[in-house]
Amino acid sequence: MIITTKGKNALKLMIDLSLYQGDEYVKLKDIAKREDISEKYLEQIVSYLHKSRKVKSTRGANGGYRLVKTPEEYTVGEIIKCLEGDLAPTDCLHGDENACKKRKQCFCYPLWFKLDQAVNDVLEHTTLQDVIDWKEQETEIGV
Amino acid sequence: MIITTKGKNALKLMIDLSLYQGDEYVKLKDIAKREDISEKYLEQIVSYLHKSRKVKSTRGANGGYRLVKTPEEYTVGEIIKCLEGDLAPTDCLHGDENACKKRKQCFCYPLWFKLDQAVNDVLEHTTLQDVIDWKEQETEIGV
DNA sequence: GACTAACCATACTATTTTGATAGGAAATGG
DNA sequence: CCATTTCCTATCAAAATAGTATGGTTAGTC
Repeated sequence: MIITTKGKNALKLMIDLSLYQGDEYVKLKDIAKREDISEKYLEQIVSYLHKSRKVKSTRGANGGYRLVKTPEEYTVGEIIKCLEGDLAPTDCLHGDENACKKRKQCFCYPLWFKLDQAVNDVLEHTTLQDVIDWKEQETEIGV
Repeated sequence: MIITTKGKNALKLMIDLSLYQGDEYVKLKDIAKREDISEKYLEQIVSYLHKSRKVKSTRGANGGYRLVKTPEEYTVGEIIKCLEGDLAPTDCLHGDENACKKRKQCFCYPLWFKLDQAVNDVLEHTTLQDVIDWKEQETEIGV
């Protein structure tokens, strides 16, 4: 499984912010309720997004989180990778040399490379807004 | 990680057979040596391939394994899936309904679907022979 | 100053997956 | 009948995953 609940929940969080932030900061507690994720687990997840400045925050009453950019300006890839790290389909592709020392002799390497490209193609060319739009189109058609 | 050592080793095994089978049956022991995989671990892996009739075997002295079809007739997808099961990038896509009951309400589902398609596109359109050819092209060019 | 909510850190548990090992039964060839 | 090699079943240990639990500190609002 390339994408675990961390990545999925990060994406849900970002979508939730897109939909509900309006002009205000959104509380984790509210996101947790809507998305049915434990508040404490969300706290861990949002901290990654916060550290890499994908969301901003204020503390205290009426505090919460907001997107830094518009939903069109985030790719789902950057969000998911923020939580998951590298998304390579096998560890042969990772930067660390330990993983696959025989990389150059390996028959499979070109295949893993193509696979990785295919995955990244989707993730880098899909924005947060696209994901939201897909859903809306679906409900219009009545799927 | 979509693809673990099981799938990778299955692919290596099938490539090894393609290259070394000639008119004979190839012993696991020899494959294990060449590919640097524990013989016992290979045994487990080949049993999956055998059960789904991707390889055939004979026992005893001079026994071993052979491909059933030619390398052009295997997709890497069928080989890898034989070991890994479903390759879906998240469990939201799996057939079992337990995984994601809210599938239809979920914003992310269309994204996972696209991702899955992209992965399968590569895997279903690459044959064992393609993988072997890529390597040979590489060495010709001298990469 | 009380309350709220972000922020931070740790560490524990339960489950699953993964990679691997062990021992032996059954078939085949010579 | 004996060596070889597939075939089968179990078991194990390490790692990753998905959370939960605990217990605070800091920064804003009213």
